[in-house]
Amino acid sequence: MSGDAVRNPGCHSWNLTPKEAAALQSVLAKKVVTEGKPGIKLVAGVDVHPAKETGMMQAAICVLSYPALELVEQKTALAEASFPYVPGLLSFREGPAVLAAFKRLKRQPDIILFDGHGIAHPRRFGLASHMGLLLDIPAIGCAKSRLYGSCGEPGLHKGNWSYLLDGRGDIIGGCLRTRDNVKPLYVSVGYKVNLDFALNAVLACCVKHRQPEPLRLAHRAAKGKTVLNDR
DNA sequence: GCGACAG
DNA sequence: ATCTTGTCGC
Repeated sequence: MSGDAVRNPGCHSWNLTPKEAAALQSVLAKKVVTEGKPGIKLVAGVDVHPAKETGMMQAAICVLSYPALELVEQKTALAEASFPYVPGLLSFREGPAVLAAFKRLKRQPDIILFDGHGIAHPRRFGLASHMGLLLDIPAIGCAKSRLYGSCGEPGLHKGNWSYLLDGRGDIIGGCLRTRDNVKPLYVSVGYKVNLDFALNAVLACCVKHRQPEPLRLAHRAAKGKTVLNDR
């Protein structure tokens, strides 16, 4: 792996091979802070959508007040899809667009929800951990399906959850029911936040749907639907 | 060697 | 993620 990538992890024009990217994750994972209970006035949701034939990735960030959950700012940005989708290396594909969108943001959120995992990852460095570290903002991984680890089926009611454990039995996240009788979400520490705090924050953002409100809005915005003017 | 595999 | 109609449920 090139030393440049380690010294300048914010540079996403890494022309890394998947193997080099994985090695970089193992190095950067040591910098991830896995505790914190940030005061939340603003919560953001981030999602990325692959544009049809353009080979571009469109990222959207929606910043909401907390706990009222009213949209206060939205920004989008395009970046080239310069890395393929490889399970475990999602941040190398979506990261550039995410960082570009953040540069346009005026209000800095106190915590960010990502559509993917945090430390519930083979090298403990999923999208939420990677972005949280680079931005130095508390982050939570909020994935729709499992990538790594195992857990029991949580109870069927909203708020029920079970631990997600790695091969050694260490806690790497929680499988959280965010609505009665719907598939659970996989919540994990991304950066500078405790698991229990993350679980409660995600739950507080789930008003009426399976997905927390910031991610729902970001999902729509990334697909092009305007939920609020970008400027 | 055979599965599993965020979006 | 994407390909895709009707259908079940609040």
